[in-house]
Amino acid sequence: MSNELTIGRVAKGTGCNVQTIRYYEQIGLLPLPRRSEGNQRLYDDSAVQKLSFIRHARELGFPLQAIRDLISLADRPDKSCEAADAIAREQLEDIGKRLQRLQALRSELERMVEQCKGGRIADCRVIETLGDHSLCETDDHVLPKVRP
Amino acid sequence: MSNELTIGRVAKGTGCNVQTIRYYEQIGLLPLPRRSEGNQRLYDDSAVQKLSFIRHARELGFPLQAIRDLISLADRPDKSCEAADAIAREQLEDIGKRLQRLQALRSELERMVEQCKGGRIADCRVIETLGDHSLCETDDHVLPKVRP
DNA sequence: ATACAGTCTACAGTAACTATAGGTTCAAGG
DNA sequence: CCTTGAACCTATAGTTACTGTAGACTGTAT
Repeated sequence: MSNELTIGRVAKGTGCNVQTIRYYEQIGLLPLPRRSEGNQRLYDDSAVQKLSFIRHARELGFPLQAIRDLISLADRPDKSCEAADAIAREQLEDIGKRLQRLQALRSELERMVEQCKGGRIADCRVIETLGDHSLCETDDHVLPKVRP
Repeated sequence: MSNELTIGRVAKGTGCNVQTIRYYEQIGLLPLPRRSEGNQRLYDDSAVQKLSFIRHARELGFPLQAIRDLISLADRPDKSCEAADAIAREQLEDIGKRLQRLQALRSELERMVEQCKGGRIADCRVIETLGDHSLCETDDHVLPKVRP
């Protein structure tokens, strides 16, 4: 069977919300879908696939531009996949950094929550701890260039 | 010594960039600093401390609103610290989720990069893998195969 | 037949910055 | 003292990736 889905069902299926799907279409990331008699979007499996790809990549932390690049690479399957590989590698490196930082920060937060047990703010370490850089294991903010 | 710093020095010291400091001031997160004769901002240690707190919290993933809340809590040190604790706990939970997902995604990316070794895109799994949800360990958006 | 959930377009708003233009201030070198 | 160039100032616009709203239309379940 043709298995065409309305935008709402696609949204549910992919965990993406309806406006976001329309947004992706608008910026040219998703192809224009066919429309019903009443002008409603109807998606086939390939569109769902593509959206899954996009969402998945977004969750991996790829910016839309990188995703756009990957898609356009995919449309020229004769080329070497070096470029796609490079994008993935770059992203991988970034993810490694983010993981490390998140882990360090989690233990810090855990300690904070542990220390703050129904006391008063005067004795509460949450705020103090957050102001104190010496307790932080990641030493990458002595110099600028944050924002990954 | 009075130890007053220009905005640029504060920026370097905290890893925050100059515009961002002005932005924080503009949205009322940082107090108005005193100015030099020539109208340039001059910061004392307490401002640097506060900015450190903000940056640190941002790195922990706190949104500016949560930070605003924490700051206003800190200004009423007689209250119970339950509220601050709640904010931290909430954030901690969120970080846990992000960690899990990032870890899952990293192994996926690693596999992708591994499989894509100088081949052609036709044989390259980077794009395919990113479209394939079955390989993903987080299953929070599963497709409803047929209409319920 | 009607209710009502889902969809449509168009546009405004959000978070958290980042960049630009066009001017002023400050510290160092000649 | 004068100049030069980096750092600073304000104001405004742009960025990314969405999210929300208004007001009208469609599709379907009862």
